[in-house]
Amino acid sequence: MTINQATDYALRAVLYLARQPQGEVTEAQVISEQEVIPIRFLLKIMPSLIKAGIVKSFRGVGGGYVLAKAPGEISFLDVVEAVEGPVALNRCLIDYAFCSKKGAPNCQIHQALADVQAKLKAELQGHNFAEFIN
Amino acid sequence: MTINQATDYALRAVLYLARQPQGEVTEAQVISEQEVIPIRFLLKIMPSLIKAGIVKSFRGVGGGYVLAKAPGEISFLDVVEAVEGPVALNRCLIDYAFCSKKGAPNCQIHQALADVQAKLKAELQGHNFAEFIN
DNA sequence: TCTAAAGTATACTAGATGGGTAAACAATAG
DNA sequence: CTATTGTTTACCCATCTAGTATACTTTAGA
Ligand code: SF4
Ligand code: SF4
Repeated sequence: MTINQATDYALRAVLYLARQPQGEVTEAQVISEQEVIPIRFLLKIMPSLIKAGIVKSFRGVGGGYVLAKAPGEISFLDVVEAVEGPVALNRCLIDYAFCSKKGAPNCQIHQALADVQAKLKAELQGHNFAEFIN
Repeated sequence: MTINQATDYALRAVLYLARQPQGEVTEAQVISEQEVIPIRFLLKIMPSLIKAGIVKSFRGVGGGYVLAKAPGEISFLDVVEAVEGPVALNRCLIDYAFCSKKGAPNCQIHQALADVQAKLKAELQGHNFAEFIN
């Protein structure tokens, strides 16, 4: 039920970038030091944020990362799903075939969990990174 | 971010018991067959529901399980936490010491996650097993 | 009282996931 | 050209997941 370490690091990294002057490129080393994230692990996580369209990267001398959108347009849900894949309270909510009982569409547990999941995703979507900038 | 298989089985088992005539003792074998749960795995899960005060058990001939409370007094949150322990969106929400950055109390990510978590728990608490009985 | 039928406790396992590290590579500013 | 930056792929070990196996305890009833 918890986000993993990589996701927490990703949230820290995005928040850090959101606080930089708009358009400023920050290298991985700096994010790593400021946010206390093992550099090699951070470097492995960043590409998933890039694929999700949350950050942009530049290689070579003077390279680094910048947000690809305004902080207000990046939600917690975006970051979580970029790193962990779709948020699902139970696997049958992604694929009915998961259920050993095969009652998925009519299962009342399934329906209740789907309801809770929708609310959870809405809550995660309700938090963005603009709310954290002074 | 998902409940595990044991928790899904526990929800099925509690729902099954909730649908039995009140006070009727059901043996593990029957729950296992009806809900398609490996019997030995079910037998391992049940004690956690007992410790949480959700079901009662009887041993020996004619033994089995009964709900310890009315279905309306058992929430999804109760069952989930009985099997998996406290619901936490991030480990720092259980223990500040988890954070490598040590900014926990003032961390805005932490605060946002705490907010989402509170809503999630409220939603899980909002579903009980009375709503599923005809 | 003996026994078969129930649940309990503990230990074990194969495979997947988590949280990284290492090494080779690719792009780019100067 | 070269030093600097990110990318890709492969690897690693510890923990968790989803069970199974074995031995044990309780209890109704013949
Ligand atoms: S029993 Fe219901 S909730 Fe559980 S896996 Fe099957 S459909 Fe999903
Ligand atoms: S950075 Fe914030 S959210 Fe992440 S572990 Fe630390 S306190 Fe928790």
